[in-house]
Amino acid sequence: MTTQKEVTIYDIAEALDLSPATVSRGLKDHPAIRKDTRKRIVEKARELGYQHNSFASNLRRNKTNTIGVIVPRLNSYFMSTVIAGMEKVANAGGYNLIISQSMESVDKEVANVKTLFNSRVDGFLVSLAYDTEDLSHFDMVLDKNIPLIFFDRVFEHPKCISIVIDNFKAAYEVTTHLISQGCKRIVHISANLKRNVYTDRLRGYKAALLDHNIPYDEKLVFFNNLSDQAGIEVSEAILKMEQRPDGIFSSNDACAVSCIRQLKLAGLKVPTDIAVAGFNNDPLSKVIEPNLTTVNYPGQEMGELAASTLIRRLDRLEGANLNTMVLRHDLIVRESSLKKG
Amino acid sequence: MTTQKEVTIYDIAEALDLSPATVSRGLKDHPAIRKDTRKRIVEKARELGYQHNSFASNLRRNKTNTIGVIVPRLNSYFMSTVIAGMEKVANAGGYNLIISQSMESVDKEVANVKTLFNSRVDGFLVSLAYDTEDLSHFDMVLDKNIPLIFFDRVFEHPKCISIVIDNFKAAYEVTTHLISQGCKRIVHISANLKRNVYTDRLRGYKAALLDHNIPYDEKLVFFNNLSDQAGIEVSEAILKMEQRPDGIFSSNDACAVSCIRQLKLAGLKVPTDIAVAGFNNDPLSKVIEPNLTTVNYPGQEMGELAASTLIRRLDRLEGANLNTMVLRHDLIVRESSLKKG
DNA sequence: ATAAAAAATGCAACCGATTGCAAAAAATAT
DNA sequence: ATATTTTTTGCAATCGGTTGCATTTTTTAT
Repeated sequence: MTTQKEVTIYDIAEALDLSPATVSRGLKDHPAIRKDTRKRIVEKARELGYQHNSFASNLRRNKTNTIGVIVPRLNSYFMSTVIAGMEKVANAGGYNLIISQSMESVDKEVANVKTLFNSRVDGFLVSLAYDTEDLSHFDMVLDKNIPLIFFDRVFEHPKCISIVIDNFKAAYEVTTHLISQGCKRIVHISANLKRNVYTDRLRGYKAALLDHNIPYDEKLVFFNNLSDQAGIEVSEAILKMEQRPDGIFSSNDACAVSCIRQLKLAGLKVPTDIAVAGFNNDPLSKVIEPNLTTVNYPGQEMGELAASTLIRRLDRLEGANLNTMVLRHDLIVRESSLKKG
Repeated sequence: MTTQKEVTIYDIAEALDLSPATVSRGLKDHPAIRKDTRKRIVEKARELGYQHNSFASNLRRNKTNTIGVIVPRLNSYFMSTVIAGMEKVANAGGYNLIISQSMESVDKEVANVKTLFNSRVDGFLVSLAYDTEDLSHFDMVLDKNIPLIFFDRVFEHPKCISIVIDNFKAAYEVTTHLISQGCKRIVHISANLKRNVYTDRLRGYKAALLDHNIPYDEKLVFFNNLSDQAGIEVSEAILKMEQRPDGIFSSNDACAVSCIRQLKLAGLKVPTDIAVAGFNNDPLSKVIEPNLTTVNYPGQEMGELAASTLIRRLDRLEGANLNTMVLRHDLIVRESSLKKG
């Protein structure tokens, strides 16, 4: 059973006694082709089982119709909804996605950029790894003017578009909410400040404290990788504090959930003894008891927006001067932070 | 700022006064090239900033070095670990992954197959959608002898390899465990029986009952999509039963978790009144109270195995007669099912 | 030194779609 | 009927790496 030969435009041309050029044009609504000729071409193509060969096309046009995606990890609810959104838009626009994970490491991120660059993707959609310091590994991409869009974990760059939510405002809202519930000593669990999402949330936290005349105490701010384990460690630290905090604002849900579990094990009551809020609206937040107050933001839409913005640029329609796009978010209040009513 | 022209093997050939053929061979350890010639070629390539052009190569070799992946959804912990495993192996072997989601719908799955087929992926890794009835949409793939490997949700086909765990045995173990804890009326939550994972688990459930002289009662078996909502509905049905079940074995964790929550709301004690077990070892299982008894199976390894098996076939090394590969699983017993000590 | 065998390199024809420009065909004007 | 314009179609080069086969160079044998 050998692989039968492919049907090419030459076969169609021969069958119809036309030139390959005409067939090529006929196959994609070129204006200089008679309607009935086009119809004959399309029909014959179908009849012969013609399948467009994108390598040949790519080679000639120097375009792959492929988008390279780099994310820290796929295995969060948020990220998978982002990808779902990208996929939807990309498919509709005739693009394929090549997705790779940096596993939160710059080194892997650098390798991924190289791989995708060598695969000649037409554009990049990137959410940065935990410890990426600068954008030098994207130089080869930017030097060739390949469009690069950051989402969620972004990095300011004159040539790149950023798609984010207002992390400052969201964090401000969360903190204000905790304060409104009577919290006076609020722990904030943050992560690498190289990442906008964490600096902005920290800023929002500080601003809210300031606006409510609560002194900022740096001993209440923890920096870690927001993992389950980190949550356990923070909880232990909290339990050892002389003056016990009465609120926790974690930069993600996984860590918040881990804190709740650990604090409950130690006999504390959430939210009575200590109120807790997270970030991301992960499905976990609805399973933990008490259900977790958190910030929801639209992964699917962020993915769709990132992909459609990139595709518009690729198709030369627009986008040269665009800089930042900000999506809406919502504070979702659940029992974990409700000390009153 | 125009895109500067690419460096090609012709440029290298000219610079070294060699033929493009020699350069092409030198660039990829062809045995018929002198080591020092190869070294000169590689050095000059680096010096000129040469970048391999895979279209040209693809076109000539009729190979894309790309693997098409179709999964029901990305947004489960299991699936993202599978993908992570595939990505690791694929990258190491010089392949790219194009990932698409069927969103549990045949129609989308059919569309995805077409898209990937047209992108000329070298092989397929597929986990079937919820309602896929048959494999006819893969005919074009199989007719061209493009390798197709199913994982997790598989379908028997003479030309395809399947990678699975022993769902029958795992379900048998879960059920036996529940029985050993004193359960006599065990509900089983199943899903579309077109999917092997669900039929096999149902069979395992039945076999365990039989082996322990517990009559099979079809009123205790529910069929749904294993969603949160489904869990709520099952719980309500359970609460209405005259003779209340004392155990639940759900085919996934999400649904099991949802059941626990709902049953607790209704005042039942888990596991005292009713023991619960799930399947998949999702992170949720460690958050729900009581922690959920479940079956762990290695997503990462399943992904790695699927990818490496496919790549071995693509590289013509082997695999023509392979049919099924079975991975190990573990029963993880947690509090949700421990009625005794 | 010469012949034979082995190793290294080059030639040139691919792979299949695209596209600028020329040529042919059809439509319109003179 | 001829010239001019407008539509259609075709020619042929191009994209850049690959590979079977021929040729040249080097090594080994005689």
